Amino acid sequence: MKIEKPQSWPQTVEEAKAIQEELRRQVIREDDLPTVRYVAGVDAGYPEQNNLTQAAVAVLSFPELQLCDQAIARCPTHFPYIPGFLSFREIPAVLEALEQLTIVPDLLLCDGQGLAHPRRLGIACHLGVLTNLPTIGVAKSRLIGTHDALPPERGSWQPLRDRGETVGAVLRSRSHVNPLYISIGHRISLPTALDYVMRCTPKYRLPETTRISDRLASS
DNA sequence: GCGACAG
DNA sequence: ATCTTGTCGC
Repeated sequence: MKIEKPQSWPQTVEEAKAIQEELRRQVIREDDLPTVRYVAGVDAGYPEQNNLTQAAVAVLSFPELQLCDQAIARCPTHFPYIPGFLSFREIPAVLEALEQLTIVPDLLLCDGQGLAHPRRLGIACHLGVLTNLPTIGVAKSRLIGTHDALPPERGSWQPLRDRGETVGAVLRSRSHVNPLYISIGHRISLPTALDYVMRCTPKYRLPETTRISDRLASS
């Protein structure tokens, strides 16, 4: 798929913060997605040293969840890992990988937060705005927000709140296992996002899309 | 000032 | 994220 990549990337946290404040205004928080036939998972890994970022994308049919397309790309790492700025470290390589896809996904599940971010522009929102694809943030741990106790059964969830607003949800994707932190990325609502995450997670804690892209990214 | 902090 | 074997519990 064709992608319009940014001309340059920020060199400082100050520049990155300014970009986040600008792009956050372009995030669409309501459902605006087509019939989902293909769901993709994206993830990044750091092979060898730390100077290389390897991104992987796995496209699965929906709702069958069969692997239909995949891509891997490598880029020199241009940004350190700083909580709140993860996207600037991973997105360059992710865009390269997405560009190689033959099948354009209808929905993208990202490894990390979406709206549940200090400035409301986690990697899922950032990637959604840059590609204009509907996206969901699926994180394995919390960045911000608070929530009430969560029942141990699969499917239970609680709102994740920050500064007086619901920024996502904590979802039990599997009984008696640590929950997932779900937040919208772009062009989708939280209820719809939770539904898709559950339908992409039939057996394990993580969505099949994430499991496959994880495996590809760290190889 | 102190603690928290996606991957 | 990454370095890494066996072990506990559903």
